Amino acid sequence: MRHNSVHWFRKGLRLHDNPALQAALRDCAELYPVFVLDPWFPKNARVGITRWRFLIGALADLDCSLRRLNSRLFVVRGKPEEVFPRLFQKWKVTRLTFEVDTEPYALQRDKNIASLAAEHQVEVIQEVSHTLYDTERIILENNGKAPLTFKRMQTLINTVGAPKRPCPPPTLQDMIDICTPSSEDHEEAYGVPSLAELGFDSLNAGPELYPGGEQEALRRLEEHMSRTGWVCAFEKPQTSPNALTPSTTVLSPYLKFGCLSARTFWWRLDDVYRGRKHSEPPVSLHGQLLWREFFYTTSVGIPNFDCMVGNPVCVQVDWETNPEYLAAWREGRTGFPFIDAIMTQLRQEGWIHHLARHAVACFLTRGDLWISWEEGMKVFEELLLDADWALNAGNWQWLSASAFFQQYFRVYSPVAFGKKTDKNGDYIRKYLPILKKFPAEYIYEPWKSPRSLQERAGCIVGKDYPKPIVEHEVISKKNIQRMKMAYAKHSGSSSESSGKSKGEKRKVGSVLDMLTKKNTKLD
DNA sequence: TGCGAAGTTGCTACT
DNA sequence: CAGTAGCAACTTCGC
Repeated sequence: MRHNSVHWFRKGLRLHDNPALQAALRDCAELYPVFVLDPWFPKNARVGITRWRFLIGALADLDCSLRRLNSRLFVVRGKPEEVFPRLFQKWKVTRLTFEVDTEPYALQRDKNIASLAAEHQVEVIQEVSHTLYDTERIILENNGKAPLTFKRMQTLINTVGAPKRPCPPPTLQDMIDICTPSSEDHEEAYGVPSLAELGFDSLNAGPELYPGGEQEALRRLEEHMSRTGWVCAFEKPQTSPNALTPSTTVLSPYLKFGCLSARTFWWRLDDVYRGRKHSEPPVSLHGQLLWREFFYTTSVGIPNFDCMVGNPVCVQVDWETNPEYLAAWREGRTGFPFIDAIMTQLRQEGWIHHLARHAVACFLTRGDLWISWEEGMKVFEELLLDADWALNAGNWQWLSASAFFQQYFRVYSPVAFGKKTDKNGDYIRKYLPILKKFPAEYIYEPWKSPRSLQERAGCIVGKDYPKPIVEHEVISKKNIQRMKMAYAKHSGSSSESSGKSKGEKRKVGSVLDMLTKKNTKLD
């Protein structure tokens, strides 16, 4: 029997290492590569203009690569639950393939689509290729619980072994008996959307420093992998959060959308490392992929992962609601140039260094403003090109010392931290040109400069640039004490009822969950 | 069960 | 200038 296959692209916007796409090609007569422009995302997921632009670029690139295989991408507008039954009939579909997506919305959506497919006698094939491992496998290996430390994650991975090798992209040879029927009106009916169609004015977007797409991802990967010395010496804490050009690879947006396969990255690194002395996890580039894996795994194994309430590993903190502080933070007008420069780079370019994220996250939450990490997570979700549900929620919990990380007395200084790698404040001068003329002595704390100097610099603090909204030295000490109280309550309440509740509950929740999930796979 | 060791990535003052 | 103690003291892991 020869199939009419739909391959559904969601993440995994690539041809390389795409086992679900390969499955679509087996015994295939007609291939329909589909991306569904699901109205749920503009409505519920906070997606800002730069990430829409990235997605559009990735889709255009995908269509381009598919054309080289005598195929096309079909971008279909509508809810998946309404789109697919229509397509199944129209194209006489017998097989649907897609990559496993572990985010909550995706899990529910894919379950719905799998049962719709069954109703239409459409075979469904799902493959794991967004992560290095099947996250459920890792959790089972840990007795049904999510690992809570990186060390534990490493131990689990050592028992499971190296990740699978990536599979090659389809070739023209593979496509020899396969066709993609497309009509004259393909562009109108199934074309890649424009920013205007999505309701954005491209004039409002900053410079496109990181264009979306698989080709750009692979080019960027090779550009970095050719620097073998740099790759082997890479230690994340030694890279600079405030370099004028990124000190790390900026492959994260490409991993987020699956323009680049994590396994391809892993094994390409393995090539570079082979026979050479190299850094090790957690600081190495392999380590960075394992951090991604760690948070994907915890996000699957821990209920209510993206909120404080109902999240069993999250310390319950009496965060304050303060719209003025929150707005000042997100708009880069806290009066701390280092913080404001980072938030400006984030808004304009969609990417900031990991340690810059640490600095602003600590500042918003336990360090200074005492605002919930959930608020920060939402802002990052909107503005980051690489905003990834699991990593975003996990890292916000980490930085706010709500989970995974407990040394809340280690507080990032909004003044001192940046100075370590940028004494002259060139990064601040780049993103906050109003402060350009301040001498290095005052660039991190312009409010301390004499009035005459401010006049000479053409920037009066309190008028042209805000005064600091909090007194860091005082407030951070007070906040450490507040964290201490939150922790006292947390360990009190969790040990009180922990006889069986804490660990056991999670075990039941995740193991049963995943067994039922396994049964819904129709392969 | 209990205890010691360790934990992606703090800051300051001092040698 | 690099390295380290002191700061105050958390939780989780693993023996």
